[in-house]
Amino acid sequence: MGRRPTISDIAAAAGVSVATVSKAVNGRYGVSRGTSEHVMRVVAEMGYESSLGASGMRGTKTGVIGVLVAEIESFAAEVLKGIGATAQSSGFDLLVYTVAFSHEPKGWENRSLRRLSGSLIDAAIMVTPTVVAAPTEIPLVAIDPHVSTGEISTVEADSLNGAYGAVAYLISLGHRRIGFVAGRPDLRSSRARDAGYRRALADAGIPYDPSLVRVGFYDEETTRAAGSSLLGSESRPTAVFAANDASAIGIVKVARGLGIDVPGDLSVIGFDDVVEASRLVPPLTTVRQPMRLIGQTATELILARLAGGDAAVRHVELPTELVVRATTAPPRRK
Amino acid sequence: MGRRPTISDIAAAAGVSVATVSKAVNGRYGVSRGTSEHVMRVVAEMGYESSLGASGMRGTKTGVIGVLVAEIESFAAEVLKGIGATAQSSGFDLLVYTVAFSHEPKGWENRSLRRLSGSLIDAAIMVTPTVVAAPTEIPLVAIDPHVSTGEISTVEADSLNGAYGAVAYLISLGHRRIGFVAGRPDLRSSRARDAGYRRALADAGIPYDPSLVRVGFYDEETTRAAGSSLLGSESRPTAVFAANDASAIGIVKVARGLGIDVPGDLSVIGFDDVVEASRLVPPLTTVRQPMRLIGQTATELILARLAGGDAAVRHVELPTELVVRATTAPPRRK
DNA sequence: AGCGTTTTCGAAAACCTTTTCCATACTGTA
DNA sequence: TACAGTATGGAAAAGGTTTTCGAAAACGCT
Repeated sequence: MGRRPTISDIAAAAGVSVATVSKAVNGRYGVSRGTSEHVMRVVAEMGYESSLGASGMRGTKTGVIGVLVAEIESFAAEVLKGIGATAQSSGFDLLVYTVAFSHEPKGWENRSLRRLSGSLIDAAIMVTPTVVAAPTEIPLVAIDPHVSTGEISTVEADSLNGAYGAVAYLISLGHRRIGFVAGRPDLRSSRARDAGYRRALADAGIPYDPSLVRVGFYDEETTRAAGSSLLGSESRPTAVFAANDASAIGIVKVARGLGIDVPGDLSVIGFDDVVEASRLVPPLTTVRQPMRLIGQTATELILARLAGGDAAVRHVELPTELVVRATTAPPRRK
Repeated sequence: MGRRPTISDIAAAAGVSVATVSKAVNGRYGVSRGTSEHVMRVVAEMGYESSLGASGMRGTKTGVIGVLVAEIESFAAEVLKGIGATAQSSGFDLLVYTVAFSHEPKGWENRSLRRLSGSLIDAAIMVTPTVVAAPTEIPLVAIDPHVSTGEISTVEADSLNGAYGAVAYLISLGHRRIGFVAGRPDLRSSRARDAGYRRALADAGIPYDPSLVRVGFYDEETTRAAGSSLLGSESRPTAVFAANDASAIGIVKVARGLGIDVPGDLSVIGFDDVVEASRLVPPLTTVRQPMRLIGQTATELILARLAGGDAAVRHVELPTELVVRATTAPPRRK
């Protein structure tokens, strides 16, 4: 009795064919008013809902937008809120898919894309894809994209100017020896933050010093390993710009371990403004990405494409905002 | 050329039958080592991945855990992080589903459950269901459940003691007139917080005063409407315990509108500790729910059930923690 | 009443995959 | 060499749905 009713069950109960049930449920042409109402009554009574898997197979649209994400962490979760809110009022259901062991086999996004597309989803939003996506039949938008993502639409924060602003702020506080913890080199955002760092230094006439730069891969643990060599040396920087908050938090923890006072002896700025940033003690100064808005924008792009409108490939960059909290201060006088 | 390859394409390219491809891909018995390797080579080359919709239909397990959520807001997003992290290492893929217009037709969880179950997912976690779930074939766990959810497993915070602690803290600060903004009466958590409020008052010998109680339905806007009548009156409380952070934030905003100083003239405590709580000015004192842990626990319950183990219905309550920030203070002396 | 047109409904194909036999091709043994 | 037994591969059915197309019924008109 616990069995989910199928369309055949409804057809039998209503005394019509399965074809008629299908047409009634989907509001297709070719069913009389009376029959349709009768069928719908039975549907409501038995609690029937068409199986997404089965209906998707018959080739048509499903009314579902897919979101492919490697891992539900702070950034992705915040973006999801924006996507969810926008999709919710659009009449599309939302299907967020995460594949197990997304680290191992390179190409989780293509794998899950193939698993879902064609059957289950009408379009897909990929959050932080790791490889360039294969061409697909369905509309695609990438958030925080891979460097080589040229042929599909993308939405991301204006990392270049965000980074520039962060470093310029440090300079305005009086810092001259400013370190940088870079992100994942395969992501466009990472490259742009690197470029912003260099440009801000250049504009202030400060020479670029490779000994002040480490690669943290956007990861706290990795950054901690790399960070000790940066902060352990005699000629350590008086301020560090980290390419994301996770790295910044890593740096703050390394500093704490070494007895370096933040922000007294070392200023730190992150990027993202994830939840953890404002809960760090002291609260982290950072460059806020409009994560909700990023999700919203990506969804709007997808909806426009689904509505049939322009199919042009777009690259949207959204402005960032410097949030000054308590990990930044002027350098200590010698 | 952009077409996703199907199993027939692989079969044709490899020169074998579709049955053989299926067996090779799924590691079934009955394919020689050599053939299997050959097929897998073609699979890798053409980038084949079986369609989730189609494979699910043939009755067996899909290796996917479903998560049904009404709306991706702060609480749900945080829970999702816990679910995602736990599922990720278990070998199960994760499919989070949100239905459009989840407000309107009561019963979104049953609708989406029927849409996904049987075909696409092996088990489901429901976040804040609004109605009692229909019995299903697949294992089910509810997070922050409906009051009438008796027959299925549930995971939630220990709302009773959490609320008790919050109110007891206000009393310890010297408050006697303590208001309460209740949550959604259809949720078990809401009832428990109500009970905790009453018990704390009773234990301190303070009589329960209905004129100090409003219903905010866990919603900021609703609370603002209800809150003005609570704070507008002459005999307003000196402190308010709100059943969740959204309500608490609503109260703080109402107070600000009325020129009531928080925490000088009014102390406020929320419940949840969502992101917005720590970013409010002044930062909100609140009862933290272990949202990640709730998600993790629910997932572990599901995994145990899927592993064949105990099928008993469990009700897990996880401890909360009072986080004192800046919206609470002793009452002002008259 | 007769004819053409339009509605209404149902049978069957198609979608992609897995599984259950069944037939064949091997292997080893007497 | 013949035989039984095993290993291998394929044909076909099933699973739930939508769509196409054809047939029958109802309708409108002269």
